Amino acid sequence: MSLPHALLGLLATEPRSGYELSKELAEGPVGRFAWKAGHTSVYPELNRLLGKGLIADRGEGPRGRRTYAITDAGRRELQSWLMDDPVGPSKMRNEPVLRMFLLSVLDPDDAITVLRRVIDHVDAEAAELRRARAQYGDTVPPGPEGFGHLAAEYGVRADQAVREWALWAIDQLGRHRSTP
Amino acid sequence: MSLPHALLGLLATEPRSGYELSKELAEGPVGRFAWKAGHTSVYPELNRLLGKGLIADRGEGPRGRRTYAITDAGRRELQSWLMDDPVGPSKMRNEPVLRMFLLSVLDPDDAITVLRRVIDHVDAEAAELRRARAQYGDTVPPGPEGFGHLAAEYGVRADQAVREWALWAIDQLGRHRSTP
DNA sequence: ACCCTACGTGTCATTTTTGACATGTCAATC
DNA sequence: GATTGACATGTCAAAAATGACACGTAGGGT
Repeated sequence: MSLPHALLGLLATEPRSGYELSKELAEGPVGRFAWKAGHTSVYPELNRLLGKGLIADRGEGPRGRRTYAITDAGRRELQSWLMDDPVGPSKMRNEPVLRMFLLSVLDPDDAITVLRRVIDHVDAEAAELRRARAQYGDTVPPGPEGFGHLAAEYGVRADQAVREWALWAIDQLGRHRSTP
Repeated sequence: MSLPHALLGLLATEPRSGYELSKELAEGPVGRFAWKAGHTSVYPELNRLLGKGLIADRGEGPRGRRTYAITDAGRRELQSWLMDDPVGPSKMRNEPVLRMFLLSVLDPDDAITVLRRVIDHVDAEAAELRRARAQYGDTVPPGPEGFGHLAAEYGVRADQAVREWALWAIDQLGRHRSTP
């Protein structure tokens, strides 16, 4: 149950609306690499956090839009979550990686086809992330965009690792095909 | 809902028991990097797969242990899942990465402390994976251990990416601290 | 003026996952 | 011979996530 912490983290850098939070977690780098969630989980969770006093309502905007900000209690909760508990066994769901592992059940030619597709995909994604990264200057830890900067940088590196792994796997499969 | 596919994938390389499957998904490389699950989800899911005829029961062993094997139908299901649907927006939950992103809410010194802890952790994990990897020879795609080999190789690379990202982040934070 | 799209927030039933509890077996150590 | 720990499989209530549905608004283009 890390969704509340993801929301607190996003709100810790700057106040946002439920819509913006949902978008980041559904399509943005944070959703892609760390914790994906749809708006149907976000809105109820925001109300729970509001009830616990970990976030505060900052009034209405244009279309019933409500902006939330983290409270001191919320910040304390987040900090203790980060500092206190150890780097133990954590929740993990990574569908793309699962699919890559499963590739060994296909015959080598098909597996290679899929791996090439994966490479194209991470290349496109990495290019987009690089563009995003270029927009943040060297604003890293505080500043309203430090969060996105860290995420984009991680994304580029994670994609690169996948890319190189896929190339390695293609090589292995090719080798296996020619030496039966 | 990729758990059934994870199980089919594991069973595609060699028959296993629910206990072995649970262990791999709870503590092994597949669980760590691709899809974590406890035995409480695995056993019911196995019975569902059995009901659908995607896996078959291969009789009992020592302590009521039951070994399952993938069926032809199961293999077809798995292959079409891998080949047919596109590399679209997928499920993603990665608690360690989420925590790293959130680090920007701590003050730089605390963030650096946590990052060093992360580095130690991935180093230890990578060392273990390298040991595991060494045990599989160059048996890659078929063979009973191709699966684990792919997973271990990916794990080493993913850990390496995290390691380098953490080093980069420490550098950024240090820079920020000295230039206020 | 009209239409379309993105904005914006929500509910609710169904499906999935988690965590606590339950139960028994085999092998090795003391 | 007793105890301990890993092996082995399950149930069930509670919590969380998903997907379908629902409703209204502001702005841009034609």
